[in-house]
Amino acid sequence: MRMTNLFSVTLRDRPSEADTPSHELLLRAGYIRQLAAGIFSYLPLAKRALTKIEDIMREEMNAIGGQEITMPVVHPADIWKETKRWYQVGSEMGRFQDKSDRDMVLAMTHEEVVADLVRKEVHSYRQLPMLIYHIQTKWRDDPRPRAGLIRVREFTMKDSYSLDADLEGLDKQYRAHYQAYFNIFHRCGLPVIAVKSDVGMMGGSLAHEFMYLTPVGEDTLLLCDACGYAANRQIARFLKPKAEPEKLKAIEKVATPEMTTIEDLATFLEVPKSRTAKAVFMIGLFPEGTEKVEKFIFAIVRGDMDINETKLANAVKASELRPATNEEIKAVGAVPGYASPVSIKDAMVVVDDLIPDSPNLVAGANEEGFHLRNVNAGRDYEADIIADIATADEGSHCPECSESMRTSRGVEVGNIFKLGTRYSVDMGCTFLDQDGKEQHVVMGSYGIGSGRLLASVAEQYRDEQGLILPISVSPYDVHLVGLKGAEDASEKLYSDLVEAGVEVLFDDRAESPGVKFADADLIGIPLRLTVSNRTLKEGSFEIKRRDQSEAAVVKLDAALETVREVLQDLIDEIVEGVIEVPYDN
RNA sequence: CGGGGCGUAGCGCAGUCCGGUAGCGCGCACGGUUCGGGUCCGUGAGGUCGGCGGUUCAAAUCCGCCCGCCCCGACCA
Repeated sequence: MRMTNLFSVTLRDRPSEADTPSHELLLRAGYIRQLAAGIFSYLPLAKRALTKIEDIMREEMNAIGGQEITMPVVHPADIWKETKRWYQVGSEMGRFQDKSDRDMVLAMTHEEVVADLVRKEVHSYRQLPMLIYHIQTKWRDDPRPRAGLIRVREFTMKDSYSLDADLEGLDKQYRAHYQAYFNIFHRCGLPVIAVKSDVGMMGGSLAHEFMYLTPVGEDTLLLCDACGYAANRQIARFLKPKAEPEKLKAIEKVATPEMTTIEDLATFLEVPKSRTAKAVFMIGLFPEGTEKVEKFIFAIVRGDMDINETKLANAVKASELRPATNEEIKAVGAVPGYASPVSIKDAMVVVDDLIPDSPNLVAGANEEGFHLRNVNAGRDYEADIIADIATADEGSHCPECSESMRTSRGVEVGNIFKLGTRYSVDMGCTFLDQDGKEQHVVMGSYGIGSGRLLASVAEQYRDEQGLILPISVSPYDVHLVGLKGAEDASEKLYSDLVEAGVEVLFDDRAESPGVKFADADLIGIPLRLTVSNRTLKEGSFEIKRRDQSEAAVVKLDAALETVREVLQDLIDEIVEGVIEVPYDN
């Protein structure tokens, strides 16, 4: 491709909307342009990079038996009503009516369509196991798109769906994906770790997220360097420090004027925060049929910990949680700032599993200006649910080996879910087993967003000048710079390379050397060739790796051979970076 | 949805406080110049000042409503 023909220009200044490095560079280098919040066009450079990424995905999916298909972007709402997700998913789902006023859905994922295909196509155990996938557009109307391609509303995703006769089969395909995903990320040069994660709206029994660790990420992870435990904070377990057992003391009411926070209260009463109970009030939404029922949730953790809303939602089996309003809190007989589960009504009381082992805590008196000492779960109030609902934090102790854990931010670049029969039951995906007995198809679903992956790679591989892409993802193999006075020689080198199958971006513009070098650095193709009068005197050209400062001078008649060698080096270096990550981490 | 910021030429910005009919840099076009790290000189094209309404002799500037974009939080695969 000649740059005089390339449909994009580079930008000298950082566009004001970009403040994430990958976003800035992808814009400035002319890879992407934004149409609206979270909606992008992918220009030729990005399109080529994405095609490389998607071809890697195809190879790895095909290698574990995947068959590529394409499913629709527009779905009739009926199938989403069958699985209840029409009712369960909120504003994130794109909905509209067609010309006959039928409810329609913009695809946010494809479990429903897969299940519909399966119930029509799969009837016998002889057809299982099966793995299908596609690479297709998704629409998720995220309330807050951000950071360029990291978090968008319209995006392309490779999503695959495993179909099995039983849980053993699912486990096998799940493990195959686990490894295939590492292969994909490694081939793109992206370091990732797998963490256990919440199943969220997908449902199912087990899920892993593949996380690229970067401060730009918006998920928080708990990592144990000692044993390798890794989990999204949403579900991370941790060892809770148990209190010394002591005799239960009688409740004692104390005046605590204007002490409405745990901090103030602990200081005022001169007790550690761990000797207080923190109350949080949420309204849980519970799907019942096609309706959602609201219930008041009174959640209690020890004062030195925080509530984990994901754990809480899972513990009570709510589809959504929202903070309760002051009116709702008062309606159950609690007083904000001075609330306790003693003497309240019409609330689901959920206590953290540490609370029953923490005797004689300070809790609210449900009376303005007063707290109670020596409140004990089981004696003074009954818990409806006892569960782990506290959030792990920096320094929390590892649930596996008890060492201190650290936190890190990460971008979720892929996820895998064991769905089980959650969709096949709702949509009637059955087959006959060897005994002629009807069984439900066991499903798994697995996704990688290609744009987010490209953005993560851009985030990882860059310097002050621009991108430094891994060769496997780079839109072209080499960036050929022809300087003034060397037009004939660079034209010849260009056509020789193209003829030999090398993918070349050829800067044939009438620009000054500085402009051409600056643009080459910005675009980030890992190998740059320069032909100029200077090199031509010796019948040579210059070859320079984007990640190295020194260039080598090579005879023109050895061009093809040398370029192939260096390209191979670039490929090998990525492959060398591959590390096996055990499934049971 | 809550908090904050911004919206003036393709991009980056000044002008807004204090009303008088729009400017700078880059980019773009043309001419010349230079040629190994965003050359230099000249000429030129390009703007409903996000939109609607109001105040005023007069609005980019003041007031109201709305829209859009970005950041933080809530939320989210």
